[in-house]
Amino acid sequence: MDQAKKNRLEAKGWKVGTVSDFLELTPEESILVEIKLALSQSLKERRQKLMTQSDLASRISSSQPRIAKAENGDASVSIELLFRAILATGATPQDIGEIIASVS
Amino acid sequence: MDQAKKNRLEAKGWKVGTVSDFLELTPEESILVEIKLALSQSLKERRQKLMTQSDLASRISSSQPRIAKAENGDASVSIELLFRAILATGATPQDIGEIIASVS
DNA sequence: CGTAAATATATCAGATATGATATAAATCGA
DNA sequence: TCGATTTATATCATATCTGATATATTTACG
Repeated sequence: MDQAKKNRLEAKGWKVGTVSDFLELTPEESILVEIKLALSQSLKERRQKLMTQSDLASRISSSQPRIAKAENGDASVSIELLFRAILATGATPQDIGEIIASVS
Repeated sequence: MDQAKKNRLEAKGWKVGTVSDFLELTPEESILVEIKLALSQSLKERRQKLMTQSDLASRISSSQPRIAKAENGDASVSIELLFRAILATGATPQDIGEIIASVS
């Protein structure tokens, strides 16, 4: 993984390699991160067409700041919350399946 | 939702309706539950062809009991863990996408 | 049968994710 | 440019999920 990408991920709270730069993510860990980022991006795109972050937050009993984090690929956001948010934009399981299938 | 299905879900820790039987799951909540159950089932099928629960557990630094719960659709298991486990069976994002797209 | 391997259930302390709140920063019209 | 709306960041107490451990139960098979 190049340094630029690593920096981008680490800014969002991802632990890309611990203890200096020797450890890398395993392939599976990478895929998981990429899936989350793909979900984030898709959430942002879908939500922007329909409503504000606050609107979406109240629909799923969450908070505007949490939606902001979800859309920015913050590491503290679970796939769970990403799914709930995306579903609240009207996405179907098929839609989510496609987002995930598009990874890697 | 019929009583039999409700009982099945509640046995696994899902809160299907609170305060007596008046509250139902919203469509989105239902989809989320169904996605998790689909992932559980798929995990079980894939893992059984390849290894024991203990084997899989050690591959993802988890524990055999947690894999058991994951495969049984226990409500305490996150989508996160389900993904990690399924990926450890060699599943690709495409595979996971298909599992999710097959829901509903 | 018996017994060993695999799976399921129970419990728990620690880690992580949560919504809430406050507020800063950015964006957008008038 | 300015005020208002939207989005981002920071902090925090609580809830949820975690792996670990112990152990019960089931399954496979001699």
